[in-house]
Amino acid sequence: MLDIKFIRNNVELVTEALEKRNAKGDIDNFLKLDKSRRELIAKSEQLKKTRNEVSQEIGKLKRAKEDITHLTKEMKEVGQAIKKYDIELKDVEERLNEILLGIPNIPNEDVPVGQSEEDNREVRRWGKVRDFDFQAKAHWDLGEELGILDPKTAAKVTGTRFTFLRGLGARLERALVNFMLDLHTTEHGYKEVFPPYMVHRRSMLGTGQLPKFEEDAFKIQGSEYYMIPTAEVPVTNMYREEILDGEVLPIKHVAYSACFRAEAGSAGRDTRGLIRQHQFNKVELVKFTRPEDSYDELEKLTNSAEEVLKRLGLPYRVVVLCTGDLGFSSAKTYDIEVWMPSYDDYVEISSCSNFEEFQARRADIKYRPAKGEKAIYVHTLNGSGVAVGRTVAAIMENYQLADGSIEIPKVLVPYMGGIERITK
RNA sequence: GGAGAGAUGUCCGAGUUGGUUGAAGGAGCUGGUCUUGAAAACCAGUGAUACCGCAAGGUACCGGGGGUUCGAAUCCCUCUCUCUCCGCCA
Repeated sequence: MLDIKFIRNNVELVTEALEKRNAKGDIDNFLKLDKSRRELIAKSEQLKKTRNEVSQEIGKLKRAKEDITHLTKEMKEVGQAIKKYDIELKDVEERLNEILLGIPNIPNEDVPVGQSEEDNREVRRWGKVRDFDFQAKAHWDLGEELGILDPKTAAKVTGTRFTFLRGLGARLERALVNFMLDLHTTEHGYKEVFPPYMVHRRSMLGTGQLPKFEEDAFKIQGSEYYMIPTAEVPVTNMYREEILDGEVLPIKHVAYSACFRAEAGSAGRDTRGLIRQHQFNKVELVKFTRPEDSYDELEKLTNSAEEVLKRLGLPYRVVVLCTGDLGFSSAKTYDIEVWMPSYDDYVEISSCSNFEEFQARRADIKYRPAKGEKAIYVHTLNGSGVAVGRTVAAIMENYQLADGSIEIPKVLVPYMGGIERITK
């Protein structure tokens, strides 16, 4: 959410930012509502002032046993006028808020301007893409042959876009989760949390998943709860409506969680394999920082996520998303894309964003720079560190051998109980 | 899920015959006196809030929302959360 005053004073800048994002925002209507909001507040508060004064007077007169009926009668009318203004005000504020919640964040200046994914800019590459001297297979074929990926049974039990992991497949998933958590907690200084997988509506609003993207989320029928689409939601909302001590910043959390995404619009793409599932595991990195540090922290966070792929020996590249591809709440995002032989391309495996104060304002997360100073909004950041299912897919494909078996990356062997290969 | 108790300022904690209580008292914090220094004691100050306004100033805020009233922290309704007991369960 942007600051009302900021929009009011920077109409051109905001309009321009919306255009760059191919987004719409009803700025004209916003300005009208903003104006009438302030007028209504002034009127209502003026009347409240007289009401407060006269009511006190009434108290005094009453104790002196004097007649007050003419005053109470008058105040009754004032009371009704106040009520009228307040009802009107509430309506205006609701409409204003609706517009405000629908306006995306303003991209940082150094974000490349562009229409779509095509215009994202590659920042760096790491690792050498392997040249196979045999016909490399897709992970879904390998998985079925090895008996470690079982979407058929999942379809029987639940439905499409779910997968049973079996045997060493399940073990590999678990090993990756532990490897990633260990790396981030022991070497990158993140504090581990394990969050609830369901959150209420207010939390979804806080991080910006709602109200615009209702159909992407799974909602629990008969309750107010949503299945989390990412641990970002519960972890960022941990500090909702709090004023943090400046000394505790930056706060860095790492959280493993399952993630649930309905993504109603995406049917038809990536129908095979682990790339696009309704439920997947992810290790998420979340930071709360001082505004002046947030872009440094974004670089570090991205590096922390990259380190996972480096240690696993998976080739990847980092791209900075252009304005047209940037997520709703983000001011700047790096995607980390891992090399996926079956796609003959890089596939997103992590998305690292600085939301600046966009989420903090929605969720009301502030900090006090120094004792006695006014509290201001923190900057929030997060990124996958990294998506586990896609990592399994990437390992299977990049580490496959000619006989259809899969080598386990060295760093994972201890987490696999010493197992070095997955074979039939 | 059933029965009961509660939610007040940075913290603890008064305040239910509605009015001068933005809120007693204490702690903490800040400054001062005293002291070689510190502690203790004493004195003084202290809404780390939001909104409107150029400002002066004003309004709101005693868990959230709604109601009664000229006026509500105080009365009524409702929701959320916490605690105790019972039930159920991993």
